[in-house]
Amino acid sequence: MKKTVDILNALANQTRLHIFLILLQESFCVCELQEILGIEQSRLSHQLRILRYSGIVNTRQIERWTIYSVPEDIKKNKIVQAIKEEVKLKPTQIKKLSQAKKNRIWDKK
Amino acid sequence: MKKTVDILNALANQTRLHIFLILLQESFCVCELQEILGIEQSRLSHQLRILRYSGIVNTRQIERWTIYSVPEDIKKNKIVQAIKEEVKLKPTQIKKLSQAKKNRIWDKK
DNA sequence: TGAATATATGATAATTATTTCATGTTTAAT
DNA sequence: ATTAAACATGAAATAATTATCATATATTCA
Repeated sequence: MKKTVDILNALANQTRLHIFLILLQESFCVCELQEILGIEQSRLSHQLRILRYSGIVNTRQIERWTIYSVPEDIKKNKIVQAIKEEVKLKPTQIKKLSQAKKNRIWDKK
Repeated sequence: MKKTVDILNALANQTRLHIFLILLQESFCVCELQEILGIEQSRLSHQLRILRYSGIVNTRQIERWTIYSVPEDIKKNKIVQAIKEEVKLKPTQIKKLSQAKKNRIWDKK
């Protein structure tokens, strides 16, 4: 139960749920997320830390970029899948994602 | 998304998740829940109010007892079903439920 | 080298949640 | 008519979360 409460807790916040739904689609670095979400860097960073500590996202480093992703086992989690089905990103958001992905430079390094 | 955050929020608390899992099995009045959970009446009542306001449980009155239940549409909700599958009540808890149900008097009224 | 970019974090302030305590209401039992 | 049972609620106290601000580090670029 504790583990479930932790997952629910991590996602029981509009900002974090939004971030998580984005990362469920695709991995992003912090500055891309900042661009997509339009929120302050420090605030984003704090929220990412909460997501990371809860174990539902992880990070890898590519030079100066920190890439946030959702691990495979979390993607397979039933609660996560149900949430994904229940709440979809808006088309305008999806567009922002592909835009950010297009402008991406860290994957060419 | 707001609605999903509300559901997640309601369940992102050990006490409330516990209450909810119990009510998913069976409807109970407050004094039965008190017996099952072993927590203080006022605390229980406050938490029940949060669950009720979030819309994932409802109540009906039978004389002096307030019966809390999970509405059918919530039971069918995918997130709720996933949570139910993911976290099961312990056998000792289940026993308490059937004990409480056995001692019940409000359904004979 | 000095400025800029990407990110993290500590501290404080602001906000929200949770528990506890006291008390109120309604109905039922003695 | 009291008393007890079942429940709710307001207020105060405490705890936890979230946002904001300032600053730090590491890397890259000019």
